Amino acid sequence: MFSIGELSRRTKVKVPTIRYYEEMGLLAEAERTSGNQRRYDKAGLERLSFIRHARDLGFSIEAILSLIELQDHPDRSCETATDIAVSQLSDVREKIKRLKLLEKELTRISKGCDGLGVSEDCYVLASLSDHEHCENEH
Amino acid sequence: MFSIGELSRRTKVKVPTIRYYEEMGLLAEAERTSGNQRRYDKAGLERLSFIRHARDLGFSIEAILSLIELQDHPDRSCETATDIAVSQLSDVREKIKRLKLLEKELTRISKGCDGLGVSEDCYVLASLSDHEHCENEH
DNA sequence: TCTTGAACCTCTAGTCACTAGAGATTGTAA
DNA sequence: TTACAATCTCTAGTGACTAGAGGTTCAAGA
Repeated sequence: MFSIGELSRRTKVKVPTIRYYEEMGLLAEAERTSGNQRRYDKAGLERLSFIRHARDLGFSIEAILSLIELQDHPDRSCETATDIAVSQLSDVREKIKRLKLLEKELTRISKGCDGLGVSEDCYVLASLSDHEHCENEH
Repeated sequence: MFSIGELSRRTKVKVPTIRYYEEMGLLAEAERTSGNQRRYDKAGLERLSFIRHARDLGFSIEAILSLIELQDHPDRSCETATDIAVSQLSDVREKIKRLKLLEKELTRISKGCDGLGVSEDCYVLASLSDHEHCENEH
C-alpha cells in the first residue's frame, strides 16, 4: 500500500488530478488510513495507468468512463470498445486534416514579410483581415 | 449601422460571442441606440472578421489582442506580427506531429479486434492498459 | 397609433479537464 | 518528541465560450 504522492510519482499523474479522477468516478474511492489519507495498491496503480494512457490518446473522461464500465462487465465489451477507439481515431484524423490546412495558410502568411523591406502594410495583418486571400477553406 | 444580430449573420460569429469579445477588449465598445442596443458599422464588421479569421487559425484571444494593438500602432508592427504568426505556426506543427503519433497507435489498437473471432480479452482495453505495447512515444 | 413578437439587454452559472491556493491535519524520520 | 513534508478538504480560477432567466426595445403589420 502506498500514498497518493507515491502513486503520482509512479504514474506521472499529478496529485490533484488523481483526486479529481476519483471525484469523477474514474477511480474507485481509495482506502483510507486512520488519519484519512488515501492508500493505493497494484490494482489502483493499473487503473490509473490505463486512464493516463487513454487521456494521452485524447479520449475524453466520458469515453474513459465507458471503457471502464466495459472492463468491469466484459461480456460483449470488445465491439463497443472498438467502436469507441474507432470514433476517437476519426476525431484525430479530422483534427490532423484541419491543422494541415492551417499550417499551409500560416506558412503562407508568415513568409509574406520575410526578407523584404516592404513593411508599410503588414502582410500578416492584411492576411488575417481578409479571408479571401486564403487558398483553401478552413 | 446595423444590429448585433445582423453582424452575427454577416460574420458567422454568434451573438453572445460578440458580446464576449467586447468584454475581453477585442472589440471596441459599440455605439448604442437610445434604447441601449448595440449598433455597428463597417469598421466593426471588419474588425470582427479579422478576429474570427485569427480564431479560426487557432490564435488565442491574448495573441489577437497583441495583433490588434499592433494594428492600432503600425510602427514596426510587421516584425512582431510575423513573430506571433511564426510562433502560432510552430504550435500547429507540434500538434500535427503529436496527433500523427496518436493516429498511428489508435489505428493499431482499432485493428486489433477487427474480423477476428477472438474476443475473450479485448485488445483495445488491453492496449490501453499497457503502454509498453506502443510502438512510439506519445 | 397600437400591438405583437422577435431580437435585444444584463447577469449568473455551466462546460471540460484540470490547476492553484488557503488553512488545517497527518505521517515519518531524526 | 519534534519538525516539516505530505496529506486533507474546500473554493475559485483557467480559456473560450454557451445556456438560461427575466426583463426591455425595435420594427412591421393592422
